[in-house]
Amino acid sequence: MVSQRALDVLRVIVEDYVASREPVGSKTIVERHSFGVSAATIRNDMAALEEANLIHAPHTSAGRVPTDLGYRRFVDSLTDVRPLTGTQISAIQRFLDESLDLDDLFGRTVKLLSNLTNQVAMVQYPTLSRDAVAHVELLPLGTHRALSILITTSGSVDRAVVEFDVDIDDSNLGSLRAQVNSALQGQSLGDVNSVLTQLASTADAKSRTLVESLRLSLIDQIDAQRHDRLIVAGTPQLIRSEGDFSRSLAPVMDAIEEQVVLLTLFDEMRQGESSTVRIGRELADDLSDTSIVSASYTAGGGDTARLAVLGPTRMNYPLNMAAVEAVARYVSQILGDDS
Amino acid sequence: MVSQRALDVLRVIVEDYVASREPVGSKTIVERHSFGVSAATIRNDMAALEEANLIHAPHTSAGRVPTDLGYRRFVDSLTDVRPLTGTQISAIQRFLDESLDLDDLFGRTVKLLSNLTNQVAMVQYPTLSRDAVAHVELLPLGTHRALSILITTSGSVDRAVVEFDVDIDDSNLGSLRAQVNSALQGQSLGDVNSVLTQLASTADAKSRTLVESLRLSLIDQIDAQRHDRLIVAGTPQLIRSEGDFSRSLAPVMDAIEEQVVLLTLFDEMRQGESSTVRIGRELADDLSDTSIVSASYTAGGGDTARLAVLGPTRMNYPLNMAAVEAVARYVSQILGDDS
DNA sequence: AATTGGCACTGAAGGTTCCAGAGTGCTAAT
DNA sequence: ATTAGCACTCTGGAACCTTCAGTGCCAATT
Repeated sequence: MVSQRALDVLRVIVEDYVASREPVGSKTIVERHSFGVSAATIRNDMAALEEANLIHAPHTSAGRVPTDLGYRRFVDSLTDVRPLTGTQISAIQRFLDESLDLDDLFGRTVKLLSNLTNQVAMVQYPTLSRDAVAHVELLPLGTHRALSILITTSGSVDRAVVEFDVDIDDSNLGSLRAQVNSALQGQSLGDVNSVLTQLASTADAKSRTLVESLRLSLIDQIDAQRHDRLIVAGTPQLIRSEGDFSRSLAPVMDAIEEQVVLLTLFDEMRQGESSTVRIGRELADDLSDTSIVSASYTAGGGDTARLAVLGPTRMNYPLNMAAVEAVARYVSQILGDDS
Repeated sequence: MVSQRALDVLRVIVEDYVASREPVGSKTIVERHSFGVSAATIRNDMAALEEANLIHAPHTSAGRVPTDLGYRRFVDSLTDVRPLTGTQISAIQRFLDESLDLDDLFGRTVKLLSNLTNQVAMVQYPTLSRDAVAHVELLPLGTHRALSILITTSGSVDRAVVEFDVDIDDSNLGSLRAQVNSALQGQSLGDVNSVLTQLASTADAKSRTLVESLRLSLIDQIDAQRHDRLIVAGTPQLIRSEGDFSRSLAPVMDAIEEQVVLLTLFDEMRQGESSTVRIGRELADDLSDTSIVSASYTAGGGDTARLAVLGPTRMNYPLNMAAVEAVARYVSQILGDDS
């Protein structure tokens, strides 16, 4: 049975361990915190916590260290997120308000978040599902291929190569571009397929195969245009907290460079509540000493994506959660302004 | 005095040390290489090399390790760069040929280079002075701002936010888009400024201020789209060779993340010959254990930029030089094709 | 003059032992 | 339920030793 006091003990273990990187013993606890009970009592509580797999002793005669589960319990028990100080908030605002465009905003956001937390920071590009087609550009690539560039009303841009069955020249391509644009402009991404099918059926034989090829390529592109980019800053911070990783940092850096694991993770989280913490093994087996604190932001028009910080499980969760949430809120606000 | 044989000794010291990470002693040298002289003679040569500051003993009774200067001498004495194998070459070609556009090509290039060398790889974006405008898209953002998207014939895409002094609506924007596109299509990026100035002067008063705002934004955009970006891959490799860095990896990762130091370095090198190696302190004081092997490539139209690998001074220079040069040559070739 | 064998010397790396200290678990008393 | 007391365990560091690779130098050799 884990008493209320035992949970308080867990809390100070997490806090002290995060602050000092030293396993925390019963004696230090009674010295530094006024529990009004003796060390032996604390020891009993610690035995219960260990029983419940919330803490763990590196060796027989050392203090205790929180387990992943212990951190989880700690995080879940944080009801009121201590907000950032006023000066911090206004610094955030001043810094982000100067952004020139989306890329710049996100670039600033990750830098900011990384500085605030001393961790690796990431921003996921938003999906813009309500988006409509603004323009389709076609550029020739040799005799039977073209580069198609799809621009949406939210300003996202995506490219793909289209393979045509037949040879094409500039005038083919020009007329295809004109036809397709007049048909698609203003149509929502979801309707692209039907509109182009329609267009193909009414066009003459020659155009038809071109439109068909383009249609297939575009719907692939729209499908693929998920939250598929991540902007990252602060990787050097990882080195600075290297001591907190029992194994090598390499798998962590691999995950950051590959992005795909992290992106699918974000997708999983998207269903959940706005702010989420993933701890150690909850992430993946080879990210055992790693935690991610993330929050979602809205990019005008109800589309959401996530921003996050990543660091060792031994991180300052309250601070990181507060920072991530404050930044997410403010980014949403900026993006809402001009949507 | 450093005899010819002493230089041969330097060569095998570098090679063996790179291969084994162990300081190299006189005995191992005579065992593994047929110098036809005794260990004592090698020791005399090593004394001369140490005198000339080309090698250095970590402690009194250990083998020798090359100094920065030693690596430099070694690299300078490599006359014939051993080319990559035929299968490697054709793998490079196959892999790069599949690229969709510039970004994709560079993305593939860094990955490839990083895999080939097991080091961090970087590609610097080229200036594309001969690039021409394919399309300018304008999307409304509120009442007095728009997102402009510039697509060039090389397939690069760049966004910026334009601030207008006056309120705009969809029809304003539509006519602006039409005017600007018909004026700019096919014009080289260098000419955008003059063409738009021209356009502004002939347009009616209302359009004029819009065109002017857009012009300022576009030239900023084109300016910014110079060699100011670095695409990086393989940072995890750094961890894997952590043992080769005497101090922390943090300054190295900082340099990679900041980019600016590396970019100015590339600019310095640009004047020099095509292939360049910078070793340890030659780079910067806080990159003492780091070397960079780089080569320049041409991006159609005579514009050049650099690609490089970065790793510990204890790296396989011949391999890295060969890889960097082969990739640079092939990237140039691809970019030449469609210029 | 260059090369070589011989040899004493050096310093690092690794192993052993020992000690101190922190922290625990258990038990019996409150 | 809490506590004091105590025996026990394990780590980390210090001190010490041995081994060994490798050196520098010297006198002998070619």
